[in-house]
Amino acid sequence: MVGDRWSLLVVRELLVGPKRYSDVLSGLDGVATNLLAQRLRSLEDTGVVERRVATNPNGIVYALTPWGAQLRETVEALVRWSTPLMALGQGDDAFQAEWLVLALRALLPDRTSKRPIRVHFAVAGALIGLRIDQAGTRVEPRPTDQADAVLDASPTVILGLAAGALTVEQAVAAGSLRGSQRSLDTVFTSHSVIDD
Amino acid sequence: MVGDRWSLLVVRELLVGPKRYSDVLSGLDGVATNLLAQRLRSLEDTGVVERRVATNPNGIVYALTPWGAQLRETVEALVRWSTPLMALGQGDDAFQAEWLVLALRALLPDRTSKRPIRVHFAVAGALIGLRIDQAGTRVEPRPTDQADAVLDASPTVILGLAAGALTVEQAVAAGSLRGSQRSLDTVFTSHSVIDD
DNA sequence: CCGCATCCTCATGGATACTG
DNA sequence: CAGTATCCATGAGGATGCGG
Repeated sequence: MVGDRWSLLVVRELLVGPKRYSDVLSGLDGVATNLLAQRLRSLEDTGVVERRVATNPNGIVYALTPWGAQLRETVEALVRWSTPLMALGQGDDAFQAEWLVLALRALLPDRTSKRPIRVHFAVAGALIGLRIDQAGTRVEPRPTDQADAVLDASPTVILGLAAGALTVEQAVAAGSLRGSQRSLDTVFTSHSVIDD
Repeated sequence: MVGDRWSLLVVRELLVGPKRYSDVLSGLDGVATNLLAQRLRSLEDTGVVERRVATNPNGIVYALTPWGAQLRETVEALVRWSTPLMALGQGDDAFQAEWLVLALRALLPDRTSKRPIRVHFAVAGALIGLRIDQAGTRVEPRPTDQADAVLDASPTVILGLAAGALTVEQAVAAGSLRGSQRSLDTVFTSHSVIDD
């Protein structure tokens, strides 16, 4: 059901949130439109994906069913497994800021904090939001309000940090990471620091 | 690296333990021999699989590298995700007793017990062993010594039990599960029962 | 036997153009 | 925007061969 080519990548796209056809397409570099249509119908037939026709605008969005959403564990496991490859960074790697929504959630430990903290990642010309509160760690496609800290870095560096393959000190020394030490600590160090 | 057809299934086979070419082949119903050879070489090139030439007999075994073995989390996530399908049991489902080594480990909670207990599953004409001790829950292709309990059931029933989709009472009432109530409790109920 | 390599056929995927 | 239709290239499946 999810072993066909592109299928699990479609799921990955929808794990960020419901999307329209063209948005799924743009997240999947190289997929043929006919194949995407075929995969979406297949995933719909097997109950992984749900096709919704929006009422007000003429829009069709695809979303994961509750069962399909349970593939998050699988995809996150793959994200964690592949971090050594991401850290390597082959020359032809593609990148979209939105992908961090999934990756960071998979890589960062699920911290909680009584006082909610908000961090914005400025990367590849886009902003994504990270929120840590009582409910745990949540990553969102768009930041909703003021940030307590802002991190500005290349994707590779951020992933390297999250994976623990790179230390904050190394990244700062290399000039590849901007943002105050306080900001960095807020995200990447121990819970006591976050909650202080 | 593991998205090609059959690749992750090869990994699944090797997660049980190192295997020879022909054994991997027989675990993968429908794969062409040339494809298997190609995939194994590909997995070897990318550092997921290791090819070992045994010294004493003329044998070649394939094994997962440490990094490749970390795909266990991914495969186990898929096992858990797909239990509703396994419980459904399509008519053309194939089954090999050895597959339970992976499935049970993914499905059963990782219990520990001071006094080691050994359970044998008699299924599809073969025996597999389950051991619970201080180190946790371990499943092995072959039982090594005397069992404290023996479960004799159809694969579907065992999976249903492990997944929690079926209760012990239902299975016994349906006559599809043999073995003493004590034996069943030993495996499927709370830790306190196991350790009593 | 085991561990593949070769050959052939056909299903599947990829690229592009096109349409309601 | 949300796909469909078409055509071509690639990869999968199946049978077979062959050396160790």
